[in-house]
Amino acid sequence: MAMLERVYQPKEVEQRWYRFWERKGFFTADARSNKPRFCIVIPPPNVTGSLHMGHALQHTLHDILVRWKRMSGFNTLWLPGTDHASIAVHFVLDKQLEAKKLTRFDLGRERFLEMAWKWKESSGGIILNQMRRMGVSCDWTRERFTMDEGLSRAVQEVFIRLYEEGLIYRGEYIVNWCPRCMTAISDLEVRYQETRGKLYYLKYPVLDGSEHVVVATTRPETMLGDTAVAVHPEDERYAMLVGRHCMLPVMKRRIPILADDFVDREFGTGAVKVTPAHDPHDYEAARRHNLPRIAVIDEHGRMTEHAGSYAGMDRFDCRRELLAQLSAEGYLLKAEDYQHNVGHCDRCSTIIEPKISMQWFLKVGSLAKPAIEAVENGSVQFIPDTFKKRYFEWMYNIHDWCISRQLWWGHRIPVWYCDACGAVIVARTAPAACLKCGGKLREEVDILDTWFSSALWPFSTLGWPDETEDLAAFYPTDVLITGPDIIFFWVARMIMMGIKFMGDVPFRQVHINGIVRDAAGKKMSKTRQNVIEPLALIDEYGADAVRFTLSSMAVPGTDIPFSTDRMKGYSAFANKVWNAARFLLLYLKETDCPVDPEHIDGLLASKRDALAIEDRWILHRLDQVAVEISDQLEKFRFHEASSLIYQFIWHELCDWYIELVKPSLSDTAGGEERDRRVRILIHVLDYALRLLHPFMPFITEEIWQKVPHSGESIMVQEFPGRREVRADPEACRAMEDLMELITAVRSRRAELDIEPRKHLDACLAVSDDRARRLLEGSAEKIRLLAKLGKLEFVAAVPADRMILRGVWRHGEFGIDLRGAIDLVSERRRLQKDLDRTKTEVEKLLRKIQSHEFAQRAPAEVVEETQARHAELLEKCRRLESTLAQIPE
RNA sequence: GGGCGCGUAGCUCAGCCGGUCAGAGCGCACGGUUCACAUCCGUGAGGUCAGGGGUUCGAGUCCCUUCGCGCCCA
Repeated sequence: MAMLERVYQPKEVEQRWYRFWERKGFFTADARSNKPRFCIVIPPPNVTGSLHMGHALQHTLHDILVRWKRMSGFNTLWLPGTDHASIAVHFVLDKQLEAKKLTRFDLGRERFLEMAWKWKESSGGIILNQMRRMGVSCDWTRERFTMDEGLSRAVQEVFIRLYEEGLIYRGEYIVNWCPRCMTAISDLEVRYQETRGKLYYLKYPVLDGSEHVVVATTRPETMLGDTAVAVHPEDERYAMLVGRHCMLPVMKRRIPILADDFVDREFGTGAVKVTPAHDPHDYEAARRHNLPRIAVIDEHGRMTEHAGSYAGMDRFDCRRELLAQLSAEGYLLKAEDYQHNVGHCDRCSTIIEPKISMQWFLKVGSLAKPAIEAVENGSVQFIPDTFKKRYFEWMYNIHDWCISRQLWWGHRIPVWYCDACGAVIVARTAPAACLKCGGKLREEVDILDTWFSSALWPFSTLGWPDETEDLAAFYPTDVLITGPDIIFFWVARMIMMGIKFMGDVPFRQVHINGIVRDAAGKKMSKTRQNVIEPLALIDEYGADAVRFTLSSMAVPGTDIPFSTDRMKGYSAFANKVWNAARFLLLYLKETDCPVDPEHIDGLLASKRDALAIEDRWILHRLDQVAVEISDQLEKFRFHEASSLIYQFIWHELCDWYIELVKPSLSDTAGGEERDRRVRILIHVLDYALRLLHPFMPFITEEIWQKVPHSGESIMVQEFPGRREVRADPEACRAMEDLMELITAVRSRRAELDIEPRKHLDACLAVSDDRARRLLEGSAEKIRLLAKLGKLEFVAAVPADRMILRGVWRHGEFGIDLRGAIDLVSERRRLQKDLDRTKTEVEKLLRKIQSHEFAQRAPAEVVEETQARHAELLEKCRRLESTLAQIPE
């Protein structure tokens, strides 16, 4: 038979199997299959991205589900792809251009786009290949990119339909402007950062009088564009001033003092300056009061010609110099330290400048309504459930979505303007001339927000707007797995668009995964230098270990403190599995062949009694664990599922089953017995590997291919499920007795420091008949694992000071010491056990004697409690008698 | 300011519908190399489940409150 190396080497194995799977087409879904289907679309990573721990986690969870479902008989599609990430790509290319002292405007739109496509072709696929290293089983034949021809058509179609319904409009509004990216961004793309700044108190003289009004601001440079001062209508301090005017310092402009309840009386002095062109609240106030709007900062963040002598100056330089002037002229009263939140561009961290401009908006109110209902009525379910609150909160307060961007890389808005007659034409193909007056047309230069196309992802990737087979077969998808940070950006918008254009939600369940942090629980960041690179981990420990670690810590709704130590433990686990297989292979003969599960079930049905307890037990446990794993995965409880297979393989299969069957596999063991056991072992290993496969795909394939098997790959074998014939509670109890007994003997030996090699004789008194018979059948194994010499079954353990007595569930055992033992510590140990047991007995007794308990607790619980009480009482009795026999 | 979550062994965390739930991994201590594995085997120590109050026959588990940490929104 094939031999394995002593230590598992993931590196050699992983890439080989991945190529094999892909070549064989195992990842490819079949739209015409009549199997039940299971479909997930990937949250498309940015085309600029490289694999980080967040991806590693998400892709692991995706792949576990997908492999599990595929093995469970589903026609499974995991659809991969990337999104075009307008701002991120611009950022990358801007950096390249900057090195040549150029901007995109020097290059022009066309040449810039050529450069972008070239960059995408050469570097855009990096993350997809990195994903392959993780072992992801996604269907690469269906890979999509948001700027593919088909997806672009979907975007255009959606835009046009929404426009025709009047849900998209163009309008002037104050938007978040990034002066570096030179584009508007949506509210969601602004990151607020706590910043230490100053609150400046400026004195504006009131005209026609000697008083003045003091306003407080964090952005003094905007005062150049002030067109009013506002106070709260019920603020008595300022009631006298309302309706009068003051003089704007520096600009020497006459501006009104007005009352509006948007003013917060507690803030600063209670009087605020109003700069409609540079503050969203002021903008709204200006509309209400018909105030003029004066833009003093331009799209580059520089002061405009309306800023008087500061025209052309950078906004922050202006602040400094203006403050000097205000101070010199006596208008700056004071400057206080002030903590406040300053909006930064999510992508490039430049401070956002609110700016009035013409933008395209989507009215989301009518789209949000059914999307809210879908979550309320459970058509879409969040896991964990708590995230739906966040969803609702945002959806109930939803604002129109600014969908235009002043960038080039992306989907161009399909609109043309006729300057001659003012017509606005929205069309699928470029019109030659104005439909109304035949005039020359000017194409809209703006593109759409990247999230606009991402929102269509669950159906645009399946072929929409065409009515494709894939669309019919796979929409709606089953599950979306994603991070908490993009619930609004993406999840909510997909639900809205899915309902709008497909008439059904895009997915039934949304699993929100946690964030991967460092071992100390800190967020990973470049500045903190605590970033862990998944690829480096894979190189060192193998993808299986990385996957298993992430899965084992993936508690729904909880962040993951990634610990390299813990991962080392799981790479040891991989090695453990490897060695279990290695053990089997050492004993296999050429004639040993694959075993089908029906054969094993047949054995159980026809000659259960001929099987050893451990055989019956391991088959029972295998069945149980298989069902439990599926249950847990159904509930997205990846950590429980991982723990189940880990505990089963290591602490049941390896620690007990393999140890117990060792003797019967050796050369001297009989033929039929040996063959039967080998068959069971082959089967158990086969099934255990299948259970482990979704978590550790590579090592399980490698091993599975080397032990007797039928089929091309483990990844297309059936995932084990319930097999009633294997349920065997009796064997289970007997095995528990056996394990408890052996552990008890080992424990006594260790405590008394008995030489490990010394095989002492022992005797065993078992009170329960059935248990005794079963244990008698396993006497040899007990001797072996407990390292005993002779083992006698007796009615009672003889009272002899040289016999160390031990108590266990079904009786007593005695170890013939005939050597030095430490009676003092033995007494102490027994006494401690007795004390503990007594406490527990008393606790239970109080419970049982309580009338309320007897009356109100369910009968089952009462019975259980009584049984336990009896058992512990018996244990007490035995402990006391044992103690009595140990000399003082 | 509004909302949500967390506090369990030395560390990082599980503990689902209140009743065998006081657990895992790592770490620590002691003992082990005749061949599946030292990435191993065996044994063991360790916790007022953050503090206080309540509901209940019964509370890490449900409610209230205090303290200490996070996150989201404005």
